[in-house]
Amino acid sequence: MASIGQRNRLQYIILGLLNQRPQTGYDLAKAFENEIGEFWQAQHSQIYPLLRRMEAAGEITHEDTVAGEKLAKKQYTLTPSGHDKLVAWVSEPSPELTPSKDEFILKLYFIKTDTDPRIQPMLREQLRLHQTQLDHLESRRKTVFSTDDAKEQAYGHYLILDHAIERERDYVAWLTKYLTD
Amino acid sequence: MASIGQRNRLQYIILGLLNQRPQTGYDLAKAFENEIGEFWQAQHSQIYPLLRRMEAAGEITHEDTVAGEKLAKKQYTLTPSGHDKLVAWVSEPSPELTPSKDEFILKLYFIKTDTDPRIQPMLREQLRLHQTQLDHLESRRKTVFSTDDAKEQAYGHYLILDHAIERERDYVAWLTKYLTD
DNA sequence: CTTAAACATGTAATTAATTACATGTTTTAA
DNA sequence: TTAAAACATGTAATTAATTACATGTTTAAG
Repeated sequence: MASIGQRNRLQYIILGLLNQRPQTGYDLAKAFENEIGEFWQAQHSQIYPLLRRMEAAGEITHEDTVAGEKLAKKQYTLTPSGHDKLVAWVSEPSPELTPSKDEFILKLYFIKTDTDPRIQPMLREQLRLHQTQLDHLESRRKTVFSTDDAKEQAYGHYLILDHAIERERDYVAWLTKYLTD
Repeated sequence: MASIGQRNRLQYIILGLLNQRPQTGYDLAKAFENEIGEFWQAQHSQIYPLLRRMEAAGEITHEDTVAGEKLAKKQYTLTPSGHDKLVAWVSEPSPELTPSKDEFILKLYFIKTDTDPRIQPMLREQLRLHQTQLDHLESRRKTVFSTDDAKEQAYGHYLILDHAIERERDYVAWLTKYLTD
């Protein structure tokens, strides 16, 4: 048990999020709908069992609280051991060259000729999709990082948003390159 | 069984590959080490069982051949039903906005201040990694698509390589933006 | 007031994917 | 000629991840 070999990166992300502030499983799940979601995904059904295992391993602890009359909440915090583990993860090299997946590009791949009538509508559909996402990300940057101060206060958040924006921008540019109208 | 709901995109990629030419499971696994590997990954241990299931479902068939004295090979080909399924997949919309993962970006995210001494070495390490990958992809494009003819003969292959190159180029540019030396 | 959305926590079932185990043949280079 | 690399096919064990099931509370809007 606890052997090396299986990566389980989610646990490190949870450690990182809890290092920012104590949070509930629900809060953590929410984080994956916002900026983190651009670079990692997880559902609450994956998070709750993992929190249990991490607590059993002594990396986090929780405190039971009650919101309102009787809504039970578990606020999780890092233990010193969990904090050590987080620091070790950030410091270790990341030589993986993230294996990424893209179903749309593969569909294009299986279209043999550049005159196939399906190509242009497909490109347009993807352009709409990525343009929408880009607009959404840019407007979020405008509201969240309106001041230089905000940028300094949450540098990691700024970086991750900037990277997501660049990624979408570049995807849009690539699609546009092959659009003929 | 065979319900909708679970995506299983690998089967479509296999259909697409077999549509290009009849191939063995080994050949298919190899394809994921080359251009396809930039956008999808699969090991032979995932491929062989899936080929079985797809054959049972009537989407592909195989022919036993022998290489040399006694090396058994199974050449798989599409059935008409499998071909229909491939065409339907390519034609259906791809509104998923591919959930992607990036461990390195997340590590940066958990570093709070822009003066943290770990940031610059981390950026340099990633730059080296992505620059190497970019060089590799560009040299492959140079050798495989030296003529316009080659480009027309395998347009899908060209597209997928071009997209991979752009992606790496942009990643390198983004990393460089935050490097201070 | 009432109802829908958001808050909050879990488990069950299933599928996707990786790593390891297992075996044998053919080709190529030293 | 011999050893390593590539060819070729599978299964087993485990982990990661998604979808669905299941229940209850609090808040905000109409």
